[in-house]
Amino acid sequence: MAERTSHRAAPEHAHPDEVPVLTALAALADPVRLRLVRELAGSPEWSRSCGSFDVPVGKAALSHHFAVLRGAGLVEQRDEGPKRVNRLRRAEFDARFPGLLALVLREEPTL
Amino acid sequence: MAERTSHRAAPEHAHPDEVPVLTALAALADPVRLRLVRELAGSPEWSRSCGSFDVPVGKAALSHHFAVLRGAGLVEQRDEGPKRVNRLRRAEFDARFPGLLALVLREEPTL
DNA sequence: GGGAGTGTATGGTTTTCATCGAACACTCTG
DNA sequence: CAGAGTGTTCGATGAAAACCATACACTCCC
Repeated sequence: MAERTSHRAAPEHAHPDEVPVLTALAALADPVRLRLVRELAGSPEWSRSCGSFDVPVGKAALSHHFAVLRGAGLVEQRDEGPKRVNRLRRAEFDARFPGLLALVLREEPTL
Repeated sequence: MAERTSHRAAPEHAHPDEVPVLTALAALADPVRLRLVRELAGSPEWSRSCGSFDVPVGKAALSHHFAVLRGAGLVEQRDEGPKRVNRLRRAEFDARFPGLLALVLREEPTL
């Protein structure tokens, strides 16, 4: 049967349109996640796997943070071989919360 | 000596320009504080005392929330008789974080 | 199929934060 | 000056969230 290439459970995504403001703000109000979003914004889409980010937390915590970002409609993930690659949902998120992404991205990275 | 009319310690304010993004986001990522900001935005400046807000918390918690809002450069307070009246720092905050205030204000109040 | 690489799930610890009750400080009014 | 009204401070409590170590699931390559 020519099905999907992956037998792994697809990660649950929330579309920005269904995301409450509080959720979006809470997702961004964390140093680690803010760092992830910024680093992701500086990379081409689907180019970064979860483990490729320079954050001072273990794998488990990292996985949790990505779940929060998915739940806030900030990132999209896709399985690519053994890795799970990421994309920042610029357009969709910006349509829902205009300017918010630009706001956190144009900030001093030294924080 | 024609000094100040109040012998009370003036509340410590942070100017939006010295506020990190994380602090601003964290301040807004709370249901009670979000409510305070929204309600304040719908009232004339200096017209609302701290106790005049319809939030389901006691005095102590309320006082704490206002301290957080001050620390994020979101509200300014002034002593007026026995009361402490508030003002939303629209212009200053918007200059520092363009669009953020508009974002949380134009949202569904039912949250 | 075995093993390395990658991410998730689980269980438990620690930290952070919102909250409350009570005590205190200040202002005005009677 | 006594008392009511308003807001802050303090200490303690409870809930939420971040974190880690371990164990597990899946994919690829030898």
